[in-house]
Amino acid sequence: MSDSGFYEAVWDLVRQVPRGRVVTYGQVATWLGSPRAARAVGYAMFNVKDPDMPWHRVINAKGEVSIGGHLHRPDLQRGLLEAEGVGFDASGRVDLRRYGWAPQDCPATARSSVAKEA
DNA sequence: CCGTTGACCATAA
DNA sequence: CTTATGGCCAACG
Repeated sequence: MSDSGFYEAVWDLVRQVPRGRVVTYGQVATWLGSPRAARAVGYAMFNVKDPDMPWHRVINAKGEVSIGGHLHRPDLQRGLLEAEGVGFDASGRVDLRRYGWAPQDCPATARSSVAKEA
């Protein structure tokens, strides 16, 4: 493993995302050590080969499905998320405050948020 | 080593 | 709200 490193790291993190939870590309990139490598994260999702890869739990910073016009359909991703209990906004957006998940063993996860959501 | 690409992010107008 | 621009990162030929 760790062939390309980054890819494996992304996939590994995505695999750790619990059901009914979502993460943004930027967050994943941040946990990997590069808060600006969100694009590389998306690239990893595109090159993913694992059938068990919950890529549908990875969305953009706006809490929306990014795909839009690719192999997979945003409709599919949304369906998968809804099936996991993730609620979508009328505009097709997700509440990152509620469904946004973060790894427990990550140093960069230390953000003074949380503990203040209704 | 350089150029291209990509499921991004943030800011400005 | 949409559109445009810049940046930043990583993999591939």
